[in-house]
Amino acid sequence: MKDEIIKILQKTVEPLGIAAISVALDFPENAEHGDYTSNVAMTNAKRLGLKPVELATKIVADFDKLVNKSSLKGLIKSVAVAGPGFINFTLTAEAVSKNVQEISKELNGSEGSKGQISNIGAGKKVLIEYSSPNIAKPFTVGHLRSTIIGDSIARILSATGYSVIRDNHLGDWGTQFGKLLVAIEKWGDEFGGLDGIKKSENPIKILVDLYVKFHDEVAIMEDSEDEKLKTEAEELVTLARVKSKILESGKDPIISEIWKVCVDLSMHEFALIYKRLGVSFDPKRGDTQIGESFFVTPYKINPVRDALNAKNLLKDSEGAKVVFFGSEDPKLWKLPPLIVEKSDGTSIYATRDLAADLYRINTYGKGLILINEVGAEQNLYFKQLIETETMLGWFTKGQRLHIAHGLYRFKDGKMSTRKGKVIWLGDILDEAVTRASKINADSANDVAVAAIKFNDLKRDSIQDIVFDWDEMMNMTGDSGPYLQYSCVRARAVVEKAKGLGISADTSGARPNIPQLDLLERYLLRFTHTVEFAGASYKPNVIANYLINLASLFNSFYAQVTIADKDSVTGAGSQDSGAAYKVAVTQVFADVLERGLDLLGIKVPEKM
RNA sequence: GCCCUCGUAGUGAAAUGGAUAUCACACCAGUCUUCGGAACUGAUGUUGGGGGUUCGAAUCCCUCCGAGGGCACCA
Repeated sequence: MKDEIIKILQKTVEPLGIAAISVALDFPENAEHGDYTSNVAMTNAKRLGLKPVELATKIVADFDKLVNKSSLKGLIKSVAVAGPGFINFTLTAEAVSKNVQEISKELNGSEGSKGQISNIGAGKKVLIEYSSPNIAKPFTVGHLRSTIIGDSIARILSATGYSVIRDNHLGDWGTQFGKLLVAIEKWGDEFGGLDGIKKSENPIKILVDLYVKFHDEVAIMEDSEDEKLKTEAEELVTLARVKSKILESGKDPIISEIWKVCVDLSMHEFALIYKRLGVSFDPKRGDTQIGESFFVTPYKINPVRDALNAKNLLKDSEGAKVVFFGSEDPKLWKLPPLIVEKSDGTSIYATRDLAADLYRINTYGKGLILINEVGAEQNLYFKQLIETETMLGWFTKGQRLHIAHGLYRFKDGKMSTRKGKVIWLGDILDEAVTRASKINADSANDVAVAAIKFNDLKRDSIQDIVFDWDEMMNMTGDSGPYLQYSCVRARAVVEKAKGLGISADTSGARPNIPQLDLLERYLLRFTHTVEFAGASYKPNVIANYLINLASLFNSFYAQVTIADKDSVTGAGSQDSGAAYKVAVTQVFADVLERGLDLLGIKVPEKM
């Protein structure tokens, strides 16, 4: 219906010399301003030498004539000029009601397209890389953000018609492994060597402790007055580089074996966490979990070097190979240079990322939209990477994106694995489940996960989050559990009504209360909200919508009696429209459940 | 030093350049003999400072202040 109004409005303003493409409808914030609003008069008045209100009045008059000849006849209650020159469109209650039912039908639609909310992404393929934890390092709240936000964006894009590939790009390579290898060799015996670590209760914890120990010991030695110790620190760091190089060469079976054990242990750990979070990378759906190590073979790296050389982009600088942006003269840099090959000839993350992206283009086709959901601290790096890939002609503008999120911080600073200053995700989940089960034991895990996810997704993701247990575990107000509860309650009310012989039906009387008008009109925004969230890659748009929706429903619910026994038998006077109320409650529950699903939040059967 | 991001009630957040800046928590005053009260109604209180662009600015531009992040072989 919105599209039809736009079409007629376009026809109305065309004779005035206003481009059809500039005509759009907004949702007014204030309900008194109707269902849709247009600012076309204000944006064009000056150019046409008219006052905005005059122009708007003329448009309204012409619009009325056209509407009466269209299929919209009788569905628009009023078209009015308001304020500085807005044109406000108000639908009739019948039109709103009809549209609400259509949303419900779409959500419960035919099996094949069930839950499909829009098809704006039809025919487009998008690969989204997110989560990407590092092997042998803790899965922390830091990775949590990428996992939650990335998963939600994937769900939203999928629901709006995109073909979506989820890619968990595991950090299973790099110099960090050299450090770990040295640490295992030097101090691993305390834990019974590699076998002992494998068999221990929490092997990852030990590996991380060893990694932290490496940094601690090196720092202590570097700070000491003893020259001998200082030299030893240097030697340890060098040794780590050497180990990492040997690993990359694949020539030492023992080192490669240790690496393999670490990868397996970590993958096992990650799988458990993803299961708890309700996040999945499913090969059957086309998802992948390919680690960086997959891209270090010459077979994958060489084509990248060739492509860079073909465009003459690869330059020597201080022993390493780099890409310059704009100029080699530091004063004229558009961006600082990007190191693509280290001076010892081994790969660096940029090399592996380039190889990965080339592989993706070759696998999924050149039209692929490629998104990395990664922390904002890597902004500069992604600018460099995307710029390089654009120069290579791999992507056009808007096809290669970095979606950045702010980081979790403590009140007194950044988290750091190296300094052992982290909060493990497992601990957070445990704490959340403990708190949730105090309120409701049956669905404690669902509720706990909802609290954690919603606390993240309700914000614009670029904002930093100061870690706070109470904030994170919030289960009242604008929280995940509150929305879960609202949905469960609405479902229960519908069930109860059914038991009393009232089923959802909008053909009968419609209660004439303002709270219902507001609720129905807000339900109509669902499709647009999801599309907008997808187009801007912002799950928080949906989170906010759901909070407002639940609030409107509660206001409505407080005003009516839906399934009171008296009302069924006719004893009560407030029974008119009971079937209609049930129908709206049902649509509310459907929309809420679908919306929560887009945020990766599951609604339990009972709460 | 250079570059990027963010500054909105006491707190945490929202707002496609649009109309009276929205929501939650907290605080205050109320409602209802609870169809699922994790409810509802009302009150108090907010765009860091200063310029500019615009019919219209929390939003865009400049500048100052504050916070965070990044800047060569970590990812």
